Amino acid sequence: MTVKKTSDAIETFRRYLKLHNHNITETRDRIVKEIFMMNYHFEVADLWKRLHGETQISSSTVYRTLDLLVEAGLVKMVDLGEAHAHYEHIFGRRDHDHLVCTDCGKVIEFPATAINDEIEKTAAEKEFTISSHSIQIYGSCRNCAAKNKK
Amino acid sequence: MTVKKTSDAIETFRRYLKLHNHNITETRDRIVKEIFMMNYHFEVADLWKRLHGETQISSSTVYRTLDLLVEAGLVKMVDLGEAHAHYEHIFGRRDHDHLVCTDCGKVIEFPATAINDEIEKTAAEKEFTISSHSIQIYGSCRNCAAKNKK
DNA sequence: GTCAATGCAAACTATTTGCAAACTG
DNA sequence: CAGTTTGCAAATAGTTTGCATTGAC
Repeated sequence: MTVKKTSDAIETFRRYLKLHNHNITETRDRIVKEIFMMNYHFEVADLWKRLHGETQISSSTVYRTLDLLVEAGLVKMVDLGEAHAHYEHIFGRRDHDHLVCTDCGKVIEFPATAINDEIEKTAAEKEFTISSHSIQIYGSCRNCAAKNKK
Repeated sequence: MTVKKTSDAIETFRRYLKLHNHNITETRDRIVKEIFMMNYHFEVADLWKRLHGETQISSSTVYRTLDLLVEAGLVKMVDLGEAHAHYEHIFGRRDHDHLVCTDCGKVIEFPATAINDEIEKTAAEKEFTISSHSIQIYGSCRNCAAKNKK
């Protein structure tokens, strides 16, 4: 299942590269593979550490490849309220937003539909053409809220 | 009107400082005054430039004072999708979010109520206690969308 | 007089860039 | 072979921090 998805992602990325006159390289394949085998959300430093295998991959390359993956629509940058960027793979996933627990770091997803509708309504009123949006909701998850009360 | 609001803001900040065992200083007064006389949204570098008057105020102090103002609830950090932070003064203003035009940089505000309701509904479903949220909606304003079509 | 605030310079951190060497098609 | 990608080291930029000096109460 995951393996299937990973190879689909690699395939899709390769098509994107070919279409845009970029080369298909082993390094790029490895990065995509690693991303799709990781946790859903990840940070660049983690990804980079995991790529420390036989051959070294430099962080510049990781950043450059992430840019390509974002362009290709396989990966999305998410702001979890920290100084460094987080990413998530969105290949084959429906649109969603996140509740971020600032106590334990847990990220809860929820479908973006209802909020999207509201946002689109507002934009229409202001004659604004949306190209993208991002929402961050910070607070405490059930467990942490309970702990905090004590 | 603006002058009144500025002096109210200074007054409120002074109360906050006193309450938290911080000193009231001329530097802090000057910073608040400048913020409330500026554009609604601003970046640190702009604020800092404007403070280049008789006496120099260091950027560290500007940052430190902004932190205090955020704690005091007079100022809010807003993410306009750039590398550096933006701030806005929220003293006496109702809750709102922003539509950010990525072509001309224009920021359009809209009341946050409808979206807030949606967000709260979602949070309740997931038993999540919200402490804050931020929304950024990027796209093109009416003018720029028209220009882009050409 | 005591503790907080300030300015300065240095540190930090995530990310980006320039360039020579290595690889892809 | 031409053009792209990579790794490395250096640059960048916004923000933070340590510390000696100055200022508030």
